[in-house]
Amino acid sequence: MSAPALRAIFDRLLAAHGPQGWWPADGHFEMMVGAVLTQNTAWTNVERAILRLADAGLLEPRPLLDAPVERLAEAIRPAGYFNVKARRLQAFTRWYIDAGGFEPLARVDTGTLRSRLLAVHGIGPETADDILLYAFERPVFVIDAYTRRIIGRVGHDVEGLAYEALRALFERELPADVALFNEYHALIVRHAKTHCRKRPVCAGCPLEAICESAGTLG
DNA sequence: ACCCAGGGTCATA
DNA sequence: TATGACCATGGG
Repeated sequence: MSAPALRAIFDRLLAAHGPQGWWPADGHFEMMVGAVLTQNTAWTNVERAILRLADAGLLEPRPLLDAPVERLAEAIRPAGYFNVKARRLQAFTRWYIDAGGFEPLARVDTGTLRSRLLAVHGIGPETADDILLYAFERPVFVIDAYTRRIIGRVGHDVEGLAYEALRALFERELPADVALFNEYHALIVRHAKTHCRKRPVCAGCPLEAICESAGTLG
């Protein structure tokens, strides 16, 4: 997978879908809360949950942490997995408050910050990288199932590549540019909503010209 | 009715 | 290390 190939994908996605303006959140803490809530969950459901958190006065670190976990779970109910996510949100918020909030963390180097995020219960690789890129504005490329699927469609074998290997590939081939990584991941998610979903669907797909499955699958 | 969504943890082999 | 079970709502 070469740098020009990754550029070509990005250029076509941007031309087709336009800038996505991620991450949709009011402030860093809300962004991080959203990252946990959106785990394996449609964003529309996350939006409802965030509105309910705001209505309940729980969309700030101290209130969220101090609330009974049952009350927090009820507030985020529309996001699904609400019992699991309520615990994860409090685990994360405890870590966040203990660290002194955003400003002290913003001074930690990216590698250390990533390790510290991954040590928090409920924060895995993708959620950690979402937070690093979209809240702390570090040049970390977020990998998800869509990334594998789309890169696979263009004819590159990334089936066996582990998360870290695929992330290393993107970060090696592309310049360490926060704005680029921000837009690229957002475009991949945006693209997946309307393309490359079932199997074929390549009719009218902006990647059609460079999609190897265009002839065989549809 | 079935499938999937802007994943991660935990138990098991 | 590599699977499988589990978590749960809402839209197509």
